[in-house]
Amino acid sequence: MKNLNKFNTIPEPTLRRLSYYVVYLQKLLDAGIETVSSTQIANNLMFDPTQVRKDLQLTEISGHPKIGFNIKTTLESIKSSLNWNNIENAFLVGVGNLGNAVLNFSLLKYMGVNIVAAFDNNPEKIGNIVNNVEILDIERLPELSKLMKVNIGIIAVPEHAAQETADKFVAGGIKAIWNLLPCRLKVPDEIIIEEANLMQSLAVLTNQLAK
Amino acid sequence: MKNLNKFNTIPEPTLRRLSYYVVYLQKLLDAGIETVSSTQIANNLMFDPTQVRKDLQLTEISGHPKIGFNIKTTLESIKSSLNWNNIENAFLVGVGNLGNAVLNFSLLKYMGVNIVAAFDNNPEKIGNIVNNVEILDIERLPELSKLMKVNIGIIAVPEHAAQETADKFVAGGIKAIWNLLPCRLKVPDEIIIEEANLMQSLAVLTNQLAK
DNA sequence: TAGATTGTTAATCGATTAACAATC
DNA sequence: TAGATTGTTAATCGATTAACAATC
Repeated sequence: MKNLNKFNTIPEPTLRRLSYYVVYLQKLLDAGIETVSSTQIANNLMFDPTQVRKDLQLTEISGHPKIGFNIKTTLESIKSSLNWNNIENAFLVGVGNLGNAVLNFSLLKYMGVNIVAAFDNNPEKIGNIVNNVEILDIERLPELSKLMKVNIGIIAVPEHAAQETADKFVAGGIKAIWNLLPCRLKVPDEIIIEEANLMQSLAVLTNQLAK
Repeated sequence: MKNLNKFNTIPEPTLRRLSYYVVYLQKLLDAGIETVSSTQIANNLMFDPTQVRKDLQLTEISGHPKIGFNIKTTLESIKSSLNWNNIENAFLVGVGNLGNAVLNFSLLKYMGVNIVAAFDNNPEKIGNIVNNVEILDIERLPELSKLMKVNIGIIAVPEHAAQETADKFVAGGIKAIWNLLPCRLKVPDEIIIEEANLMQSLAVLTNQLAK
């Protein structure tokens, strides 16, 4: 009777792998395939088969001995664990190269993330539309936070403005911040912070290169 | 007599934190400050002080009881562990939004990563110069790999071309690949792969939002 | 049935945290 | 000296891997 709860905590490394499973399973499903074994998934994505089974169990799906996992239900189960079946609205601040990359990131929709507005302080950018998202004056962020139900704030501004942007998001009632810059943000405990920055990742690479 | 070796393995989570320490310590150094305690570092970056000391010890620096760590030597020690004191040449393939974001990522130089050429297959982009880096025809990658000593290959192409780009890098003798796309690459064991993609990170965020 | 595959439990490995000794 | 800080060791926590039982 342990962990039968839907809101079961899934370890971060598992969540990251699950996102790859989704991409792969969707490909198989589109090809009309109905079942897949943990070994097939593991071989294709270069993970360990036991690990794949452990990961899938955490999403509360079960397979069938000798047959494998039903792709359709497994996909549903993973997407539900990742919360990709619910649509979450997002604001993006900073429409430079990074911001544009996010606005054009085609998997966003598939992950249930819907950018409802982008903000910038550059008058030349304001009013433009990128991938169906209108770029608004950053001044309007507080006002619009009140009007729209937005849970995710994406920070893609120049680094010196990151904390300030986070503060605006918090004041606007956002629940989670996706910080794409190589700095740490100070926010209240209840705010979810997820960091995705190039520096961290590249540091791992440069270190390995020294060996 | 354990781990006195310079090429001591540093855990990945530590490497990621070390990159933040570098940014913070550099800021203090620029402000003319000479020493800092593990607690100060921890408070500023929201890490645990014990963890900071453990991390610093892995870079083989020591502090002084009651005084703290000398900022200059600590910085040198961390940068040396991250291999940021050596310049590593890199090729970047794919000059879309993501590629442009990397080309304009100002910390790159500070991390010792020197992009010597960027490649694209779009004739309109070829010949352009972005942040002092010339964009070359992707056809020239094999030839130039032979001529230049390049250890890092950065993949920022559309996803369907990622594996193909990786193959070209491997054929060209690259040692490490920095893959910015949400897909897994098949490469020989000796090639270092570091993944930095938006999907993985966002998956962690969307999952937490469901709680 | 035999064999392939899942599912479970235990062992291992690795990172974080806690407690406290050493140092200046 | 007393007290602040580092440094070390042990305990804890968490994730991965291995072994093998259960199942169809």
